[in-house]
Amino acid sequence: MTKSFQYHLDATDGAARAGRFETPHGVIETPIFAPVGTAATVKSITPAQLHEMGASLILSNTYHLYLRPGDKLVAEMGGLHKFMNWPNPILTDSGGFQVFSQSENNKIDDDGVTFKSHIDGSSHRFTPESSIKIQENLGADIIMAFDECADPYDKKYVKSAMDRTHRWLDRCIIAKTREDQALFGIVQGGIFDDLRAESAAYVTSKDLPGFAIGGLSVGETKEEMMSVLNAVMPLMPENKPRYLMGVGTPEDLVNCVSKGIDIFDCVLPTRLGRNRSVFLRQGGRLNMRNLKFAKDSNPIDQECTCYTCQNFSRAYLRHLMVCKEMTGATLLSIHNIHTLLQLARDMRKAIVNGEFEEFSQPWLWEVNK
RNA sequence: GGGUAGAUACCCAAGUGGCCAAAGGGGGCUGACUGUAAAUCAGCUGUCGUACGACUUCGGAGGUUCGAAUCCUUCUCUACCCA
Repeated sequence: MTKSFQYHLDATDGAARAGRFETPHGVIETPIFAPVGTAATVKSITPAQLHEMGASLILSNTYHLYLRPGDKLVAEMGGLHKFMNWPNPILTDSGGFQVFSQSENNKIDDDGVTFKSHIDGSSHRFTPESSIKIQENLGADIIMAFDECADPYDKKYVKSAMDRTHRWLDRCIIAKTREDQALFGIVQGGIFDDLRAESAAYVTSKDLPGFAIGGLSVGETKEEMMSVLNAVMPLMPENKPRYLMGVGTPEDLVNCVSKGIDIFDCVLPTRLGRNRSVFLRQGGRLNMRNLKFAKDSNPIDQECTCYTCQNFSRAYLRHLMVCKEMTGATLLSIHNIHTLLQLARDMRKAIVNGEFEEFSQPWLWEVNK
């Protein structure tokens, strides 16, 4: 492990943590939300707009970039940071999630996964070794172990996928060659506390600069999510960042930070933005296509400091979304991403000031009180 | 003035005796979306009703028929052609 991937804990408040994770492309202040840029772009958002929102870490995807434009091409073009003009930290997912989300087109065996391209149907194969190699070609600061994300309720399947994920983790560690990338292991185990604990014990026994919790927010209830975090978080090392993959909403962020999560990513702010919904910071959403906003001169959120809320009315945004204008998707995505980034910043401040318990009250679920 | 074609729901448009409250689009309304095969997907869209259903519709009026958006007569309007 290189020096650059040290995690410094600045403050804790209950289980909530404020920290800093050093990467070759800058320091990530946690808690942090990472907008998702699957195909080397946060959909509808420019890097300049991300900078204005104060984004730091963003996520991109091995599966998609391997298929198009190809990881070798990205390497030839100087790596992902240069290619997409994002000078700050980048994390690449391993392609493991696609094993789950496109399971009908995949054949999984112990060695790896054979899958069909969603673009042209051609056949391809990922193994832990090839996933690491692709991620090394892409050149993100944080790379993810190749894992298998199972149906969270099917215990037999969850167990076998978890065991395989552990074996694959060992192979990822051996395959990794670049010193300027941090490999994160992924804890699996579905909704089963015993499997989660077993997975956490195994994964955190490896000397890795950070750890992720995968396989959540795939249909389980909030109760189940909290139960899993209760089972897992006490087993996670204090001096390493904890990344909860694929989460979430403003409520998710606060509740999970209260359990000790440091890093989040989620497609929701950009997908909702394209599909006409916006987060309300305090929880819930507005469907900006609704007729009731047609003559509403208010911003989405009076308190919000994002570019969209500072400059545009609900009536105008509704007009853009009804007309399916591209700018509408951009403006709603800006609001949604900003909401999560600002919430993460505010949580960090509250933790540093020892005020997180009071700060978090409005968001906490019944099962988390 | 004569001829031909046409008039279907918010719009376009199928339907030419019963299976038609009426296909399909569009538009409109509503909902869903959590490590992105998603600027996607789903539902509703004559009126009333949760629903079974009831009622009113296919340019107007009248007729034929057990039964008409569909056949006949006539009127109105539209498009094109000939004077």
